[in-house]
Amino acid sequence: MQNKYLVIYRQIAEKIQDGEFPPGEKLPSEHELMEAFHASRETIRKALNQLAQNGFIQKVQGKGSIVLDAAKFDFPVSGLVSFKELASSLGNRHVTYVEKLELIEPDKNVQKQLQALPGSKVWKVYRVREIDGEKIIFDKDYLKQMYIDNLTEKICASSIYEYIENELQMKISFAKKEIIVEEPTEEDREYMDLDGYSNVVVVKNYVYFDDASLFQYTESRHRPDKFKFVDFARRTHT
Amino acid sequence: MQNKYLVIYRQIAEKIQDGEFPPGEKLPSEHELMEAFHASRETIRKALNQLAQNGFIQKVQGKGSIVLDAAKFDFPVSGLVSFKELASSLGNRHVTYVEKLELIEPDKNVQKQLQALPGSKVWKVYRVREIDGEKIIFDKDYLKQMYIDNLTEKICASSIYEYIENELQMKISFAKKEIIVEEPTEEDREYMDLDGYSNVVVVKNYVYFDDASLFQYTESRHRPDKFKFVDFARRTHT
DNA sequence: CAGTATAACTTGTATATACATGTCAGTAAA
DNA sequence: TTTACTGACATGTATATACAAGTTATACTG
Repeated sequence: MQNKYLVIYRQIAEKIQDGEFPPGEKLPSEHELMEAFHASRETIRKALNQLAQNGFIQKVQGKGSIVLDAAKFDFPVSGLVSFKELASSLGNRHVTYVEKLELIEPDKNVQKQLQALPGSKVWKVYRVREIDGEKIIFDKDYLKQMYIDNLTEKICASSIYEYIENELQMKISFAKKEIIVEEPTEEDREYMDLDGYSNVVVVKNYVYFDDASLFQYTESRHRPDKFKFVDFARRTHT
Repeated sequence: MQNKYLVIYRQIAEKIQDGEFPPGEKLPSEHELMEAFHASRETIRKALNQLAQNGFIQKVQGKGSIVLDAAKFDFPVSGLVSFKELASSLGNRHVTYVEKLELIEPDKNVQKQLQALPGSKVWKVYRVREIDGEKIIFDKDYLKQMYIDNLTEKICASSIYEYIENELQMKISFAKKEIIVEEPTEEDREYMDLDGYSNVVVVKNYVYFDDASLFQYTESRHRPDKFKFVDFARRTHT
């Protein structure tokens, strides 16, 4: 038993998702939660702040914590999730094809994106995601070999993140994302079922470890009709 | 002088943006910041946690707080900002045209999106944003009259958010966003300079007040070549 | 010299206390 | 009846203390 406030966070989050605390209703007061979880008020407040941050509740001074409609979890590209984690909530009709797996010396563009040292090598992985029989997503990953020694097709077909976190025991921490719309490249047309579509949605991802070191640059290229990005944003009053 | 930890947050954030604390470097330790700001450690930590949440720094246990490259602020659609706030960082060649401003009884779709009571009225606002002489963004806003009594063309041309927060003294707090790609409608082609483009990027926004009441539904429709969405996401280890 | 142990310093977690501020219902006064 | 006040209760902020855990440099030991 460790990280008391995270345990409390998860338990309340679970109850919200199970409908035990329905949207629109109020959570028990901090005082009541203190007794229920045998914790101090600050610890309860840490858990509640996490819930607020992730869009589960809205805190109102003097009133209480209102449960929000967590429809957010439709399609959580918003957070930092791997395709495998995501796909598990999408049903079972999805396949991943590893089209390319090479250890390369990066060209200037990739070198710049990854802030890679000259001479250092980079894993280049192409993966295509097929859902309901259609090739809809084309992921181009570049990972620094410096952090990931060995990479097999099996790992790529399953989940690179899982391998990094479970096998290598490294903690993926945060990412900068950028979403733009482009015209399809030759590669896009080769690997995806693009038919007549004249655009692809490109999600560029710069992924960092715990210690703020950049280890991955990814372009996730989506067919526009199947793309959806959901976000929860709080206004920062400056 | 109030909200000590927010004051500290803003001061450090400013120093990071000014380059006084350059990316890659470490922030002073919590102990040093305590002395510098005459605050307790918990207060400093609240400020630092805000900075971490917003992508300014990465905290590493045992080491310190590393300043991140805040290129995030290129185009902060990620947060919850109005076009006016956003545009001020884009230079001066932008114009807003208020194409429509009506008080309507919402149709079923809008009624559902806003969870509006039957019989209640809703402001319908169409605005077109022109940048560098091109009509690039088409905003369709629906606001509950229940919260916003009076709305003029002047307010719409300037900033509805500014009016709500400064004049009406209500606090806009959070939003749920959804980004998808659609084929242009007749309206899109009428109001925007779409030329040959066969897609528009649609950002759907559900905007809430402080007390978790929904007051606005917006569709912000962008020409794909000018659209860019930047986000900072932390991985939540469940 | 190499390796290890330790001490100093860093951030992380948990608790307790005090007071400020916002909400709301019930009571007393006009 | 209406208004104003007050007290109970909710969350917000600021502080202090204690210990846990990760990092790093130093000093010690073989």
